Amino acid sequence: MNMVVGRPRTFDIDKALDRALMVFWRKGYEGTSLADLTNAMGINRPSLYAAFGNKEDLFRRVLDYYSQRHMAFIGDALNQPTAWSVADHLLNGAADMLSDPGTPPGCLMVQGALSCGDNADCIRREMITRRAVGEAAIRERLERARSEGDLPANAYPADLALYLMTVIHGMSVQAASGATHDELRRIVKAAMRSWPKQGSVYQKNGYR
Amino acid sequence: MNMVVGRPRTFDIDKALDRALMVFWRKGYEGTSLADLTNAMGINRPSLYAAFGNKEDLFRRVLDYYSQRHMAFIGDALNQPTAWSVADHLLNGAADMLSDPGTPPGCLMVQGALSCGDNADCIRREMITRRAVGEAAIRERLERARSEGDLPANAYPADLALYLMTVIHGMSVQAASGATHDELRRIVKAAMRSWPKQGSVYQKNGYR
DNA sequence: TTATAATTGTATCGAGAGGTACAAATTCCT
DNA sequence: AGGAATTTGTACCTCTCGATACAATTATAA
Repeated sequence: MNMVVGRPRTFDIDKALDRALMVFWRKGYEGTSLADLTNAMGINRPSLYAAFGNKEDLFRRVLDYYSQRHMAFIGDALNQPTAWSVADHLLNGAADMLSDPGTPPGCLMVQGALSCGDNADCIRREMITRRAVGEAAIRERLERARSEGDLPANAYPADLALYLMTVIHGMSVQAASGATHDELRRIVKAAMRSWPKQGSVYQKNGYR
Repeated sequence: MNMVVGRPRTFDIDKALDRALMVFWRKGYEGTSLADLTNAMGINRPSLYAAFGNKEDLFRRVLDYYSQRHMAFIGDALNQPTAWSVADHLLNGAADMLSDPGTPPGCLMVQGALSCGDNADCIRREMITRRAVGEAAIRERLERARSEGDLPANAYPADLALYLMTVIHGMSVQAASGATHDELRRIVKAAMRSWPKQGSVYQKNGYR
């Protein structure tokens, strides 16, 4: 008993979303044309519009998909027991993701629409908001850490969260510019020097 | 005695370049249309093409203009006497420039074309090269510093230069996202914590 | 005065952008 | 079998893109 009447869809929604993600990731929102999308997704234009709405709607769906599939390391990092480990997992997780050979280099949430024309400006602001949400989550985690005595009293969670996000954004630009995974790891090492605590499981265990 | 025959130009080249810069800076290479440019520059299309070539040529001219007028702080920083002062001036100079209220927020060299369609890809690569040139200049300055005993032997100039550029790129993204000058200064303060030396004239003198 | 050389403004070009109308095709429900 | 409902593919729409043709205009040089 099929709940849906009418001719069934001949393509897989998630597979199509994944293809769309890869194109948006490489070319950005403005740089991606409808022809790019339909070619990569293997469907024609009316099917795309019927399934996802217009280009802007599709991009937001892609952003959600991207957050679930490629930014899960943030949630993992926030679940780490100590503030130091949170920062360490955050930066190393970002380094791994940004230079994953199976995906385009860099971060869609940064290079998707950093600056753009008037048409795409709402997309640009949307991603600013989403980045701010991520930063707020980090800040709240670090505030909890300080209340637990896990951070010194002279360490300000808001400043540390801002700093962490800045390093991640900087690494995104570097990755988009062709930086290797090893270079990103060196950046993480330099950045973690300023963290108010010592010792990294990544260094100790030879992680990755 | 005029050296040039023919009808004289009725607009100022540098003023037009400055107007073009502001548009490219806000909207990026792809997000800027010829109509945007001619409107902002106060000239019509054939005048633009006669004076600057096509859109791509104009953008390269704008990049040169931008480097001279808005990235001079890098040269100043590299002329500082100590490695620590170089880094300090570099980051604080970037913070000032990126949040200058007289110009669009962020850095044209980053957000001009971080990711884009096929048409603009050569522009994207051009800016990757220019950023790499800047990083190389910093690295060479730090290598000199180490040879002068100005940096500890376990400090690697290549890693430090990469780290500095990454923080600057990250601040560029933050500025483009609406970060204030004060926030950027806090980022600099956090980033300088990891530098292998102490004491900042910015902090001591209450610079800016 | 005439020829030459450059700029300016209008009007337009072909190509590609995002988005849709519409009929054929394929399924479920009665 | 015969609708009702949905997807698919082709063809097309309007709009904007970057780029130019061309004549009128304004200067210098002979």
